Amino acid sequence: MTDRSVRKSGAVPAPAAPAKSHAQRTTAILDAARTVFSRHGFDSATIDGVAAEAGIAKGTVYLYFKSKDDLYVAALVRNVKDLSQTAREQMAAERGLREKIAAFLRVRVEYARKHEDFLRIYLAEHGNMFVKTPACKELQRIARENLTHLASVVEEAQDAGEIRDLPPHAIAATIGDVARGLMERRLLGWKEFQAENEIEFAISLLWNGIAHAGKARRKA
Amino acid sequence: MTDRSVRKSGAVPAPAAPAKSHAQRTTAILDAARTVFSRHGFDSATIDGVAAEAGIAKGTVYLYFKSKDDLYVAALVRNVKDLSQTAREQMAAERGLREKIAAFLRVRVEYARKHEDFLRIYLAEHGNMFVKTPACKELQRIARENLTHLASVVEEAQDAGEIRDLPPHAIAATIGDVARGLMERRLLGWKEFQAENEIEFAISLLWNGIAHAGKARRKA
Amino acid sequence: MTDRSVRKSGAVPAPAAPAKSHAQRTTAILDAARTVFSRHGFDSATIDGVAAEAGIAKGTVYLYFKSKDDLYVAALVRNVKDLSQTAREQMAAERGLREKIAAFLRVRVEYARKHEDFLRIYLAEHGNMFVKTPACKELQRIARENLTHLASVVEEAQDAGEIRDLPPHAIAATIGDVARGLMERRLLGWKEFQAENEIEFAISLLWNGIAHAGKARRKA
Amino acid sequence: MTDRSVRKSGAVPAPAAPAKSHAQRTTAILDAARTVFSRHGFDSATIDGVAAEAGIAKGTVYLYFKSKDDLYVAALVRNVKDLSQTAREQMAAERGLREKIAAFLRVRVEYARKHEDFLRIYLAEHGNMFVKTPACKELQRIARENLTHLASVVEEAQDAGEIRDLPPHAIAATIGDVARGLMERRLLGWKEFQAENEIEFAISLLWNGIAHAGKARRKA
DNA sequence: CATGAATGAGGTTTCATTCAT
DNA sequence: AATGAATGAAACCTCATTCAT
Repeated sequence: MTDRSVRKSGAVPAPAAPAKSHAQRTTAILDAARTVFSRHGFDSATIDGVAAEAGIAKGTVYLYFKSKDDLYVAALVRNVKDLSQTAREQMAAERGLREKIAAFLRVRVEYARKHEDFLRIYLAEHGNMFVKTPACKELQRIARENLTHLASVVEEAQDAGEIRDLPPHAIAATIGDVARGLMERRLLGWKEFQAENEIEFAISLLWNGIAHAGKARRKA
Repeated sequence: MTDRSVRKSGAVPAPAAPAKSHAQRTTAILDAARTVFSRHGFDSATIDGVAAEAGIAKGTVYLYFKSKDDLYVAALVRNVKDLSQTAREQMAAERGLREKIAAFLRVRVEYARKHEDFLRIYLAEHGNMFVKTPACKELQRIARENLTHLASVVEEAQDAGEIRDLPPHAIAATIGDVARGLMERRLLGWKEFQAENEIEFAISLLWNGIAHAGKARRKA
Repeated sequence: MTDRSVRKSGAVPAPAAPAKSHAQRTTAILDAARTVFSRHGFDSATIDGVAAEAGIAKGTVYLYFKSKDDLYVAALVRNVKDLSQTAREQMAAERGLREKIAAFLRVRVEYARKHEDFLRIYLAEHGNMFVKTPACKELQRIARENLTHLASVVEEAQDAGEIRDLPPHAIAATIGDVARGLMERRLLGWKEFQAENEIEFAISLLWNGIAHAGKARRKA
Repeated sequence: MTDRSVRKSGAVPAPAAPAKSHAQRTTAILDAARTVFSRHGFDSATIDGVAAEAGIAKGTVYLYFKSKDDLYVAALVRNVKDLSQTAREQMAAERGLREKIAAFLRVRVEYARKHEDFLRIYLAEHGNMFVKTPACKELQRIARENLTHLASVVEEAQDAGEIRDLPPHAIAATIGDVARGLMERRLLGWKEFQAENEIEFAISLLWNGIAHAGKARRKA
């Protein structure tokens, strides 16, 4: 009718994608995000890249996630929670601190194998904690909570006289360090720095490190 | 820096900063880079920011460094080499593996205290190893070399019968993990996860972990 | 509107709004459009916003209006025509130019009170006439026609010797200016610039301005 | 040296423009902005368009103005202040309210002729006051201040017995309305609604409207 | 008829890098 | 050698419009 012709806007939309459920789309985008972020890192990754990886249009991503940050955090948190949950369950299923620690390590190393992409962004985010406002306070909270939980497990064992009298939180932190090291070496493929059986090696070293002198080698 | 209000008239004679040698300038820029990169991370840091921090003009930075990447790597490598060198010297000065490991840890924790900015970018870069073409193969090379050196030290001790028969490279890697953990906790200020005397705690745990059953507590 | 939480299962039977006729829907959308456009202006207003305000889906808007422009113009024209029509009727009902002008002003000020949202977009569009291809030639046509009609009324009075010999079109335009000013001040709430009885004030000023010297204060 | 190859960033910059002083550049950009904004309106105008009009690169605009908003306001305020200033001076130079009002009108109509582009965005911004958070509180402040000043001039004349006892602020507002109307008609080229001598017409109408019955036609 | 998920053009803004002075 | 104005590629995000259901 009238024109208001200056408007340069839209047009040419919507060949329409093969419909998927909301949940499926969300998952597909998160998977794509994990892949792309793990390939380039947060800053260098592009939403276009994620969209392409997911086989959808750029705008569609924004129907599911408010912002690039939001997407990043979601991609990260999904697996972090899963990992934490699994680890706690496996630990709870074991009797004795040694076995619980072994479970802690085992779950993480397993996860590192099965979710390499996740691991990459997880480790990157961990390192970035020190140089920028964390993309994700949530993540730090979870990490800390995991260590706290591990510390409480250690403390119980200590009360039961299973191990030497060392500060449980520091022990937990060290176990965390070692676990991370195992995951990293897997990712890097630094074969010479991986023991034949990495978990056995780590648990043995840790256990001897914290056990009572006499009991230390019972199982070693 | 120079007066922005004197816009109109061209070329104020220039207050002329006390002339500096090429090396001094280079150092000043590297220091500024370290500060700025550690504050924002690589991507978010700007060359403008580095120049401002160094008190020079943006263009000048490019007279000393080819690109932003170049500058980043240079800022990183300088301290990494310094740290590695110091650690080796301190270890060489000690007799006995236990003391050498203690030296390894001590130097790193010391460095963490004295060069917090460096530590931040170092840890960040470490994490970014997993998500992008390494900013710096050089860095990885050095890290690997350090572990290899530590492994050789461990191996000698093993040959001398000082410790149990565990894979020396894996031991070295674990010591590295623990050292990094100590540095990180310092930076984060997670007090509850830091032992009273963190180095004593770590060396004790590690040593018991790797020593012979009988000898383990000789010095503990 | 509908429940967003029931995402998984397809097609909830639909609560079905009380069916509306095409005309009713159209009106509802136009009302919503007026509200939304008046809140944000044309460019910043969104079709989503209009749909939400109307309580319907975005796509539905396009069943009733070809485009955003189309909708905007329709929302505007509806009230403009109404206002013009009312004004002419009220003027026709009066005897004497002074009373006809008073009616012209009165209708507009009334309308400003009753249809604030419309007034906002009307005034905005008026201003935008000068900076873009008119959203609506139609609108300009109507505005011009209104002035032309007013001018003819003035001319008749002039022929009848009611007022001085001044160019009737210019008089009409000036009356239009004053009317717009009254409406604007109402909207802005600039109390100090509004006379106690704004219409009396304006008609008095205008009438003295155009009346014969002798007759001017007859009714003032 | 190293690569960090993912970085897609810069390159290909700076053919360098024929150097200009800061002030010259600023003026050139403001002129370009005025032209472009007056052609498309704020929202539809693009920074690219402004840059092209100014014959510079897009990024350069941002060296001189913080944002699109900033640029718009600057382009507007520059002339608004100029206009206000000129008007006050011309009014101050006249004796008698009638002449002062004539000066007020004259300066505006002159400005409308000489700065058509400015006038377009000014009128547009005026209209947009009603539909969005004003791009420029500053502008409203100035507009109001101008009216207040005019009102004080009117009041003085009133105290001196020059005119009838009508609310001075309302008179000032009405004079403003009429002035704006004159400017608008000039821009639109609605010849039939412009009196032969528009200013004489307007001042005559206004003066008769506000003057004492007897004195009104002294000069008419 | 109604819906709303999907699309992708397009705009603003940032910043590494260059080069004339 | 030093400067810093200028450049323009590139990224995030929005939203009018379409169309399969």
